[in-house]
Amino acid sequence: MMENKNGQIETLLSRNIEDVIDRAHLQKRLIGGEKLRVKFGIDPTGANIHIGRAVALWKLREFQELGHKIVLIIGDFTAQIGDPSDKLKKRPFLSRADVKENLKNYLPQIGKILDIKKAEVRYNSEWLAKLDLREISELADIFSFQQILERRNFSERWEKHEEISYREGMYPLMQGYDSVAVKADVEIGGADQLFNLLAGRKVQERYGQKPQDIMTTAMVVGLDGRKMSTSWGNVINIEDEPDNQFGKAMTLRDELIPEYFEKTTDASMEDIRKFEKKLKSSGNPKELKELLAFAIVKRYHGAGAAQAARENFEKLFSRKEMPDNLPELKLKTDGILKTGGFSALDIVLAAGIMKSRSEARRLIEQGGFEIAEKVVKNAAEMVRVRGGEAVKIGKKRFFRIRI
RNA sequence: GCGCAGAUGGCGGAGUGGUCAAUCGCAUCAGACUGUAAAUCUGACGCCUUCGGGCUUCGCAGGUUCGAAUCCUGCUCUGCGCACCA
Repeated sequence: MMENKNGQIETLLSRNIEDVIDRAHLQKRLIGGEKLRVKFGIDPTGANIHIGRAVALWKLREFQELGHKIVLIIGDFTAQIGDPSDKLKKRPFLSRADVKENLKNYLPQIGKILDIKKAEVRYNSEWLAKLDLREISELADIFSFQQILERRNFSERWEKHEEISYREGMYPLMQGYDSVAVKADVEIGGADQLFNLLAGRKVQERYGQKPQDIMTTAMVVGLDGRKMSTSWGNVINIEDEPDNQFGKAMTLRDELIPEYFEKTTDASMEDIRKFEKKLKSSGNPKELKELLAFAIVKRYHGAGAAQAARENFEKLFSRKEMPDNLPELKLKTDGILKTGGFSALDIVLAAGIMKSRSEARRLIEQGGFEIAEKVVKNAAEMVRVRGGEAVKIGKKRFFRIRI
Protein backbone atom coordinates (compact mmCIF):
# COMPACT_ATOMS: atom_id res chain seq x y z
CA MET A 1 0.00 0.00 0.00
CA MET A 2 2.72 2.39 1.03
CA GLU A 3 4.85 1.28 -1.88
CA ASN A 4 1.97 1.88 -4.20
CA LYS A 5 1.49 5.40 -2.97
CA ASN A 6 5.13 6.24 -3.35
CA GLY A 7 4.96 4.90 -6.86
CA GLN A 8 2.07 7.23 -7.57
CA ILE A 9 4.03 10.13 -6.20
CA GLU A 10 6.99 9.24 -8.34
CA THR A 11 4.82 9.15 -11.44
CA LEU A 12 3.19 12.40 -10.43
CA LEU A 13 6.57 14.08 -10.23
CA SER A 14 8.06 12.66 -13.38
CA ARG A 15 5.77 11.60 -16.21
CA ASN A 16 5.17 14.46 -18.62
CA ILE A 17 6.93 16.77 -16.27
CA GLU A 18 9.64 19.11 -17.42
CA ASP A 19 10.69 20.86 -14.21
CA VAL A 20 9.91 20.59 -10.54
CA ILE A 21 11.11 23.33 -8.25
CA ASP A 22 11.82 22.56 -5.50
CA ARG A 23 11.59 18.83 -6.13
CA ALA A 24 13.07 17.55 -2.87
CA HIS A 25 10.87 19.86 -0.88
CA LEU A 26 7.72 18.89 -2.71
CA GLN A 27 8.48 15.19 -2.61
CA LYS A 28 8.93 15.34 1.11
CA ARG A 29 5.63 17.07 1.63
CA LEU A 30 3.84 14.61 -0.61
CA ILE A 31 5.28 11.58 1.10
CA GLY A 32 4.61 13.14 4.47
CA GLY A 33 0.92 13.07 3.58
CA GLU A 34 0.22 16.79 3.84
CA LYS A 35 -2.87 18.05 2.09
CA LEU A 36 -1.58 20.57 -0.37
CA ARG A 37 -3.29 23.42 -2.15
CA VAL A 38 -2.50 22.93 -5.81
CA LYS A 39 -3.10 25.96 -7.93
CA PHE A 40 -3.82 25.98 -11.60
CA GLY A 41 -4.73 29.05 -13.56
CA ILE A 42 -6.69 29.11 -16.78
CA ASP A 43 -7.25 32.14 -18.88
CA PRO A 44 -10.43 31.72 -20.83
CA THR A 45 -8.93 33.14 -24.00
CA GLY A 46 -10.14 30.57 -26.50
CA ALA A 47 -13.18 28.38 -26.66
CA ASN A 48 -11.60 24.95 -26.70
CA ILE A 49 -9.21 22.97 -24.57
CA HIS A 50 -6.97 20.69 -26.59
CA ILE A 51 -5.14 17.57 -25.60
CA GLY A 52 -1.92 19.50 -25.16
CA ARG A 53 -3.37 21.84 -22.61
CA ALA A 54 -5.05 18.87 -21.01
CA VAL A 55 -1.72 17.42 -19.89
CA ALA A 56 -1.72 19.76 -16.91
CA LEU A 57 -5.33 18.92 -16.13
CA TRP A 58 -4.55 15.24 -15.97
CA LYS A 59 -1.72 16.07 -13.58
CA LEU A 60 -4.21 17.88 -11.41
CA ARG A 61 -6.34 14.82 -11.45
CA GLU A 62 -3.43 12.81 -10.11
CA PHE A 63 -3.14 15.30 -7.29
CA GLN A 64 -6.84 15.08 -6.70
CA GLU A 65 -6.71 11.31 -6.49
CA LEU A 66 -4.02 11.60 -3.85
CA GLY A 67 -6.39 13.73 -1.81
CA HIS A 68 -5.01 17.21 -2.44
CA LYS A 69 -7.05 20.35 -2.92
CA ILE A 70 -7.16 21.71 -6.42
CA VAL A 71 -7.54 25.46 -6.63
CA LEU A 72 -8.71 26.40 -10.08
CA ILE A 73 -8.21 30.01 -10.85
CA ILE A 74 -10.27 31.33 -13.66
CA GLY A 75 -8.35 34.25 -15.03
CA ASP A 76 -11.31 36.42 -15.81
CA PHE A 77 -9.20 39.45 -14.97
CA THR A 78 -5.87 38.36 -16.41
CA ALA A 79 -7.48 37.17 -19.62
CA GLN A 80 -8.15 40.76 -20.38
CA ILE A 81 -4.50 41.58 -19.95
CA GLY A 82 -3.26 38.73 -22.08
CA ASP A 83 -0.51 36.32 -21.15
CA PRO A 84 2.51 37.03 -23.32
CA SER A 85 4.09 33.62 -22.63
CA ASP A 86 3.39 31.93 -25.90
CA LYS A 87 3.21 34.97 -28.06
CA LEU A 88 5.84 36.66 -30.07
CA LYS A 89 3.46 39.45 -30.81
CA LYS A 90 1.66 41.86 -28.63
CA ARG A 91 -1.67 40.58 -27.48
CA PRO A 92 -4.84 42.55 -27.73
CA PHE A 93 -7.14 43.23 -24.84
CA LEU A 94 -10.04 40.87 -24.63
CA SER A 95 -13.39 42.41 -24.03
CA ARG A 96 -15.45 41.50 -21.02
CA ALA A 97 -17.99 39.92 -23.31
CA ASP A 98 -15.37 37.68 -24.96
CA VAL A 99 -14.15 36.49 -21.62
CA LYS A 100 -17.63 35.75 -20.43
CA GLU A 101 -18.45 33.86 -23.59
CA ASN A 102 -15.32 31.74 -23.42
CA LEU A 103 -15.87 31.07 -19.77
CA LYS A 104 -19.21 29.41 -20.33
CA ASN A 105 -17.55 26.58 -22.19
CA TYR A 106 -14.63 26.08 -19.89
CA LEU A 107 -15.82 24.42 -16.76
CA PRO A 108 -17.73 21.64 -18.52
CA GLN A 109 -14.60 20.82 -20.48
CA ILE A 110 -12.46 20.77 -17.39
CA GLY A 111 -15.12 18.67 -15.72
CA LYS A 112 -14.38 15.92 -18.18
CA ILE A 113 -11.06 15.46 -16.46
CA LEU A 114 -11.37 16.82 -12.93
CA ASP A 115 -13.96 16.47 -10.24
CA ILE A 116 -14.91 20.10 -10.11
CA LYS A 117 -17.11 19.67 -7.08
CA LYS A 118 -14.07 18.77 -5.05
CA ALA A 119 -12.06 21.66 -6.35
CA GLU A 120 -12.02 25.24 -5.20
CA VAL A 121 -12.91 27.49 -8.11
CA ARG A 122 -11.92 31.13 -7.87
CA TYR A 123 -12.01 34.09 -10.21
CA ASN A 124 -9.00 36.32 -10.00
CA SER A 125 -10.93 39.52 -10.53
CA GLU A 126 -11.98 38.87 -6.93
CA TRP A 127 -8.66 40.26 -5.71
CA LEU A 128 -6.93 41.75 -8.75
CA ALA A 129 -9.68 44.22 -9.50
CA LYS A 130 -9.23 45.67 -6.02
CA LEU A 131 -5.56 46.52 -6.18
CA ASP A 132 -4.84 50.22 -6.16
CA LEU A 133 -1.94 51.91 -7.85
CA ARG A 134 0.17 51.99 -4.72
CA GLU A 135 -0.10 48.24 -4.30
CA ILE A 136 0.54 47.69 -7.95
CA SER A 137 3.68 49.76 -7.72
CA GLU A 138 4.86 47.70 -4.81
CA LEU A 139 4.28 44.56 -6.79
CA ALA A 140 6.06 46.03 -9.75
CA ASP A 141 9.06 46.71 -7.57
CA ILE A 142 9.72 43.00 -7.22
CA PHE A 143 11.08 42.71 -10.73
CA SER A 144 13.55 44.73 -12.73
CA PHE A 145 13.27 45.52 -16.39
CA GLN A 146 16.28 43.32 -16.97
CA GLN A 147 14.56 40.34 -15.42
CA ILE A 148 11.46 40.81 -17.47
CA LEU A 149 13.52 41.19 -20.59
CA GLU A 150 15.27 37.92 -19.94
CA ARG A 151 12.22 36.08 -21.12
CA ARG A 152 12.92 34.77 -24.54
CA ASN A 153 9.72 36.00 -26.11
CA PHE A 154 10.41 39.49 -24.83
CA SER A 155 14.06 39.52 -25.77
CA GLU A 156 13.21 38.31 -29.26
CA ARG A 157 10.77 41.09 -29.70
CA TRP A 158 13.28 43.49 -28.27
CA GLU A 159 15.82 42.35 -30.86
CA LYS A 160 13.31 42.75 -33.63
CA HIS A 161 12.38 46.21 -32.45
CA GLU A 162 8.84 45.16 -31.85
CA GLU A 163 6.68 46.81 -29.33
CA ILE A 164 6.55 45.41 -25.81
CA SER A 165 4.07 47.15 -23.62
CA TYR A 166 4.14 47.68 -19.88
CA ARG A 167 0.90 45.84 -19.67
CA GLU A 168 2.50 42.63 -20.83
CA GLY A 169 5.24 42.93 -18.27
CA MET A 170 2.56 43.17 -15.61
CA TYR A 171 1.19 39.76 -16.32
CA PRO A 172 3.59 37.66 -14.24
CA LEU A 173 2.99 39.96 -11.30
CA MET A 174 -0.70 39.34 -11.42
CA GLN A 175 -0.33 35.63 -11.78
CA GLY A 176 2.08 35.72 -8.87
CA TYR A 177 -0.36 37.68 -6.81
CA ASP A 178 -2.96 35.00 -7.46
CA SER A 179 -0.69 32.60 -5.63
CA VAL A 180 -0.60 34.93 -2.66
CA ALA A 181 -4.35 35.32 -2.68
CA VAL A 182 -5.06 31.61 -2.59
CA LYS A 183 -2.02 30.64 -0.52
CA ALA A 184 -0.83 28.08 -3.02
CA ASP A 185 1.52 25.28 -1.97
CA VAL A 186 2.05 24.07 -5.49
CA GLU A 187 1.37 25.54 -8.89
CA ILE A 188 1.21 23.66 -12.15
CA GLY A 189 1.54 25.06 -15.62
CA GLY A 190 2.86 24.29 -19.06
CA ALA A 191 6.59 24.51 -19.64
CA ASP A 192 6.00 27.85 -21.32
CA GLN A 193 4.72 29.12 -18.01
CA LEU A 194 7.99 28.67 -16.15
CA PHE A 195 8.67 32.36 -15.87
CA ASN A 196 5.22 33.15 -14.54
CA LEU A 197 5.35 30.31 -12.06
CA LEU A 198 8.70 31.42 -10.74
CA ALA A 199 7.34 34.92 -10.43
CA GLY A 200 4.70 33.49 -8.12
CA ARG A 201 7.42 32.29 -5.77
CA LYS A 202 9.00 35.70 -5.58
CA VAL A 203 5.74 37.48 -5.06
CA GLN A 204 4.72 35.11 -2.30
CA GLU A 205 7.99 35.68 -0.50
CA ARG A 206 7.48 39.41 -0.70
CA TYR A 207 4.14 38.92 0.99
CA GLY A 208 5.61 36.79 3.73
CA GLN A 209 4.43 33.43 2.41
CA LYS A 210 6.48 30.32 1.79
CA PRO A 211 7.19 30.11 -1.91
CA GLN A 212 5.08 27.58 -3.75
CA ASP A 213 6.66 24.58 -5.39
CA ILE A 214 6.15 24.57 -9.09
CA MET A 215 5.75 21.90 -11.72
CA THR A 216 5.83 22.47 -15.42
CA THR A 217 4.26 19.98 -17.75
CA ALA A 218 5.75 18.91 -21.05
CA MET A 219 4.42 20.60 -24.13
CA VAL A 220 2.76 18.54 -26.81
CA VAL A 221 3.69 19.36 -30.38
CA GLY A 222 0.98 19.56 -33.03
CA LEU A 223 -0.05 16.59 -35.14
CA ASP A 224 2.23 17.71 -37.95
CA GLY A 225 5.20 18.33 -35.69
CA ARG A 226 4.83 22.07 -35.61
CA LYS A 227 3.70 24.02 -32.63
CA MET A 228 0.17 23.18 -31.57
CA SER A 229 -2.09 25.93 -32.69
CA THR A 230 -5.75 26.09 -33.51
CA SER A 231 -5.06 28.23 -36.55
CA TRP A 232 -2.71 25.56 -37.92
CA GLY A 233 -5.47 23.01 -37.56
CA ASN A 234 -3.04 20.53 -36.03
CA VAL A 235 -4.89 20.22 -32.77
CA ILE A 236 -7.20 17.67 -31.21
CA ASN A 237 -9.71 19.31 -28.93
CA ILE A 238 -11.06 17.36 -26.01
CA GLU A 239 -14.60 18.15 -27.12
CA ASP A 240 -14.15 17.08 -30.73
CA GLU A 241 -16.45 14.30 -31.90
CA PRO A 242 -15.08 10.76 -31.58
CA ASP A 243 -14.79 10.21 -35.34
CA ASN A 244 -13.07 13.51 -35.72
CA GLN A 245 -10.60 12.83 -32.91
CA PHE A 246 -9.84 9.44 -34.33
CA GLY A 247 -9.31 10.79 -37.82
CA LYS A 248 -7.12 13.63 -36.65
CA ALA A 249 -5.02 11.27 -34.58
CA MET A 250 -4.43 9.18 -37.69
CA THR A 251 -2.85 12.14 -39.44
CA LEU A 252 -0.17 12.26 -36.77
CA ARG A 253 3.38 12.03 -37.98
CA ASP A 254 4.78 8.59 -37.35
CA GLU A 255 7.75 9.77 -35.33
CA LEU A 256 5.44 11.31 -32.77
CA ILE A 257 3.55 8.15 -31.87
CA PRO A 258 5.48 7.25 -28.69
CA GLU A 259 5.47 10.84 -27.51
CA TYR A 260 1.73 11.07 -27.98
CA PHE A 261 1.16 7.83 -26.14
CA GLU A 262 3.07 9.18 -23.21
CA LYS A 263 1.59 12.62 -23.12
CA THR A 264 -1.95 12.21 -24.26
CA THR A 265 -3.05 8.75 -23.14
CA ASP A 266 -2.90 6.72 -19.97
CA ALA A 267 -0.94 3.88 -21.55
CA SER A 268 1.64 2.56 -19.12
CA MET A 269 5.25 3.42 -19.65
CA GLU A 270 6.00 -0.29 -19.99
CA ASP A 271 3.61 -0.58 -22.89
CA ILE A 272 5.02 2.52 -24.47
CA ARG A 273 8.52 1.01 -24.37
CA LYS A 274 7.13 -2.04 -26.13
CA PHE A 275 5.49 0.13 -28.75
CA GLU A 276 8.73 1.94 -29.38
CA LYS A 277 10.51 -1.34 -29.98
CA LYS A 278 7.82 -2.50 -32.29
CA LEU A 279 7.97 0.73 -34.25
CA LYS A 280 11.64 0.24 -34.88
CA SER A 281 11.29 -3.34 -36.05
CA SER A 282 8.06 -3.68 -37.99
CA GLY A 283 7.18 -1.96 -41.22
CA ASN A 284 3.87 -0.21 -40.90
CA PRO A 285 3.16 1.94 -37.85
CA LYS A 286 -0.48 2.27 -38.81
CA GLU A 287 -1.63 -0.36 -36.32
CA LEU A 288 0.05 1.40 -33.44
CA LYS A 289 -1.36 4.67 -34.54
CA GLU A 290 -4.80 3.14 -34.45
CA LEU A 291 -4.17 2.00 -30.91
CA LEU A 292 -3.15 5.52 -30.09
CA ALA A 293 -6.19 7.06 -31.72
CA PHE A 294 -8.34 4.60 -29.85
CA ALA A 295 -6.71 5.49 -26.54
CA ILE A 296 -7.23 9.19 -27.10
CA VAL A 297 -10.89 8.86 -28.02
CA LYS A 298 -11.46 6.49 -25.13
CA ARG A 299 -10.07 9.00 -22.71
CA TYR A 300 -12.61 11.63 -23.65
CA HIS A 301 -15.58 9.68 -24.93
CA GLY A 302 -15.30 6.21 -23.42
CA ALA A 303 -14.40 2.83 -24.85
CA GLY A 304 -17.69 2.36 -26.70
CA ALA A 305 -17.35 5.55 -28.69
CA ALA A 306 -13.71 4.78 -29.36
CA GLN A 307 -14.59 1.38 -30.75
CA ALA A 308 -17.26 2.87 -32.97
CA ALA A 309 -14.89 5.55 -34.22
CA ARG A 310 -12.35 2.92 -35.04
CA GLU A 311 -14.85 0.84 -36.99
CA ASN A 312 -16.02 3.86 -38.91
CA PHE A 313 -12.51 4.74 -39.76
CA GLU A 314 -11.80 1.24 -40.99
CA LYS A 315 -14.89 1.23 -43.12
CA LEU A 316 -14.31 4.60 -44.59
CA PHE A 317 -10.63 4.55 -45.34
CA SER A 318 -9.32 1.04 -45.24
CA ARG A 319 -12.23 -0.61 -46.99
CA LYS A 320 -13.39 2.51 -48.77
CA GLU A 321 -16.97 1.95 -47.78
CA MET A 322 -19.33 4.62 -46.70
CA PRO A 323 -20.32 4.41 -43.07
CA ASP A 324 -23.94 4.96 -42.08
CA ASN A 325 -23.58 7.90 -39.80
CA LEU A 326 -22.40 10.54 -42.21
CA PRO A 327 -23.48 14.06 -41.47
CA GLU A 328 -26.48 15.10 -43.48
CA LEU A 329 -26.36 17.52 -46.34
CA LYS A 330 -29.75 19.04 -46.88
CA LEU A 331 -30.72 20.25 -50.30
CA LYS A 332 -33.67 22.54 -50.77
CA THR A 333 -36.23 21.06 -53.08
CA ASP A 334 -37.39 24.36 -54.48
CA GLY A 335 -34.09 24.35 -56.34
CA ILE A 336 -35.33 21.41 -58.38
CA LEU A 337 -38.51 23.12 -59.36
CA LYS A 338 -36.69 26.12 -60.65
CA THR A 339 -33.78 24.58 -62.44
CA GLY A 340 -34.63 20.95 -62.76
CA GLY A 341 -31.94 19.70 -60.43
CA PHE A 342 -28.74 20.53 -58.68
CA SER A 343 -25.43 21.38 -60.18
CA ALA A 344 -22.28 19.95 -58.67
CA LEU A 345 -21.53 23.46 -57.49
CA ASP A 346 -24.89 23.74 -55.70
CA ILE A 347 -24.22 20.57 -53.80
CA VAL A 348 -20.74 21.52 -52.69
CA LEU A 349 -21.93 24.94 -51.61
CA ALA A 350 -24.83 23.45 -49.68
CA ALA A 351 -22.33 21.73 -47.43
CA GLY A 352 -21.42 25.19 -46.19
CA ILE A 353 -17.73 24.50 -45.84
CA MET A 354 -16.31 26.54 -48.68
CA LYS A 355 -15.14 30.08 -48.33
CA SER A 356 -16.35 31.18 -51.73
CA ARG A 357 -17.94 29.95 -54.94
CA SER A 358 -14.60 30.22 -56.65
CA GLU A 359 -13.04 27.92 -54.12
CA ALA A 360 -15.82 25.37 -54.54
CA ARG A 361 -15.58 25.57 -58.31
CA ARG A 362 -11.85 25.03 -58.21
CA LEU A 363 -12.16 22.03 -55.97
CA ILE A 364 -14.66 20.42 -58.28
CA GLU A 365 -12.64 21.13 -61.39
CA GLN A 366 -9.62 19.55 -59.80
CA GLY A 367 -11.47 16.34 -59.15
CA GLY A 368 -12.19 16.79 -55.46
CA PHE A 369 -15.93 16.20 -55.68
CA GLU A 370 -17.50 12.79 -55.74
CA ILE A 371 -21.14 11.77 -55.53
CA ALA A 372 -22.39 8.19 -55.33
CA GLU A 373 -18.81 7.09 -56.05
CA LYS A 374 -18.60 9.07 -59.25
CA VAL A 375 -16.28 11.99 -59.74
CA VAL A 376 -17.91 15.03 -61.29
CA LYS A 377 -15.46 17.55 -62.63
CA ASN A 378 -17.76 20.04 -64.25
CA ALA A 379 -19.07 22.49 -61.70
CA ALA A 380 -22.10 23.32 -63.78
CA GLU A 381 -23.05 19.74 -64.53
CA MET A 382 -26.51 18.84 -63.30
CA VAL A 383 -26.46 15.82 -61.05
CA ARG A 384 -29.42 13.56 -60.55
CA VAL A 385 -30.13 13.40 -56.85
CA ARG A 386 -32.64 11.17 -55.13
CA GLY A 387 -31.48 11.56 -51.57
CA GLY A 388 -29.26 9.16 -49.69
CA GLU A 389 -26.24 9.54 -51.98
CA ALA A 390 -22.88 9.72 -50.30
CA VAL A 391 -20.89 12.81 -51.17
CA LYS A 392 -17.17 13.28 -50.82
CA ILE A 393 -15.75 16.75 -50.81
CA GLY A 394 -12.00 16.89 -50.89
CA LYS A 395 -9.90 14.39 -49.04
CA LYS A 396 -11.72 13.95 -45.82
CA ARG A 397 -15.14 15.45 -45.79
CA PHE A 398 -18.14 13.24 -46.29
CA PHE A 399 -21.86 13.83 -46.29
CA ARG A 400 -25.04 12.02 -47.10
CA ILE A 401 -27.61 13.86 -49.16
CA ARG A 402 -31.01 14.41 -47.72
CA ILE A 403 -33.78 16.01 -49.66
C1' G B 1 8.45 67.96 -29.87
C1' C B 2 12.38 67.48 -34.02
C1' G B 3 14.66 64.35 -37.74
C1' C B 4 14.92 59.63 -40.50
C1' A B 5 12.78 55.06 -42.29
C1' G B 6 8.69 52.03 -43.31
C1' A B 7 3.22 50.34 -44.13
C1' U B 8 1.90 45.26 -50.48
C1' G B 9 -2.45 39.18 -50.67
C1' G B 10 -2.74 34.12 -44.25
C1' C B 11 2.86 35.11 -43.29
C1' G B 12 7.74 36.55 -45.22
C1' G B 13 9.12 39.47 -49.12
C1' A B 14 9.63 41.51 -54.70
C1' G B 15 7.71 45.34 -57.55
C1' U B 16 9.16 52.35 -57.67
C1' G B 17 4.24 55.29 -64.02
C1' G B 18 1.60 51.07 -68.53
C1' U B 19 3.23 44.14 -70.35
C1' C B 20 0.37 44.00 -62.24
C1' A B 21 -4.66 40.44 -59.64
C1' A B 22 0.77 41.87 -58.62
C1' U B 23 7.84 37.55 -59.34
C1' C B 24 9.22 34.26 -55.47
C1' G B 25 9.33 31.37 -50.73
C1' C B 26 6.23 29.44 -46.70
C1' A B 27 1.39 28.08 -45.28
C1' U B 28 -3.21 26.34 -47.44
C1' C B 29 -6.44 23.46 -50.92
C1' A B 30 -7.17 19.61 -54.82
C1' G B 31 -5.15 15.43 -57.73
C1' A B 32 -1.40 11.16 -58.30
C1' C B 33 1.35 7.78 -55.09
C1' U B 34 0.10 5.88 -50.00
C1' G B 35 -1.11 3.89 -44.31
C1' U B 36 -6.31 10.18 -44.04
C1' A B 37 2.03 9.29 -42.06
C1' A B 38 6.42 11.30 -44.38
C1' A B 39 8.82 12.32 -48.91
C1' U B 40 7.92 13.23 -54.03
C1' C B 41 5.28 14.82 -58.49
C1' U B 42 1.11 17.83 -60.83
C1' G B 43 -2.28 21.78 -60.44
C1' A B 44 -4.81 25.70 -57.89
C1' C B 45 -4.39 29.66 -54.54
C1' G B 46 -8.76 38.14 -54.53
C1' C B 47 -14.18 37.92 -55.89
C1' C B 48 -17.79 36.70 -59.75
C1' U B 49 -18.29 34.19 -64.43
C1' U B 50 -22.82 31.83 -69.51
C1' C B 51 -15.08 30.61 -69.31
C1' G B 52 -15.26 35.34 -73.76
C1' G B 53 -14.44 38.05 -69.74
C1' G B 54 -16.16 41.26 -65.74
C1' C B 55 -15.35 43.52 -60.82
C1' U B 56 -12.70 45.23 -56.31
C1' U B 57 -7.46 45.31 -54.15
C1' C B 58 -1.11 47.14 -52.60
C1' G B 59 -2.20 51.70 -44.54
C1' C B 60 -6.42 55.93 -45.06
C1' A B 61 -8.23 60.37 -47.83
C1' G B 62 -7.58 63.47 -51.76
C1' G B 63 -4.69 65.08 -56.29
C1' U B 64 -1.50 64.79 -60.99
C1' U B 65 -1.84 61.64 -65.48
C1' C B 66 -4.80 58.85 -71.29
C1' G B 67 -2.98 55.43 -67.36
C1' A B 68 -0.68 54.88 -60.31
C1' A B 69 1.02 49.61 -55.78
C1' U B 70 4.48 52.96 -58.19
C1' C B 71 4.49 60.51 -58.58
C1' C B 72 2.41 64.81 -55.24
C1' U B 73 -0.36 66.57 -50.63
C1' G B 74 -2.60 65.62 -46.02
C1' C B 75 -3.67 61.97 -42.29
C1' U B 76 -3.08 57.36 -39.31
C1' C B 77 0.05 53.65 -37.45
C1' U B 78 4.99 51.36 -36.50
C1' G B 79 10.29 51.36 -35.88
C1' C B 80 14.95 54.13 -35.31
C1' G B 81 17.86 58.49 -33.71
C1' C B 82 17.80 63.12 -31.01
C1' A B 83 15.66 66.20 -27.39
C1' C B 84 12.93 66.28 -22.66
C1' C B 85 14.04 63.64 -17.87
C1' A B 86 11.71 69.16 -12.15
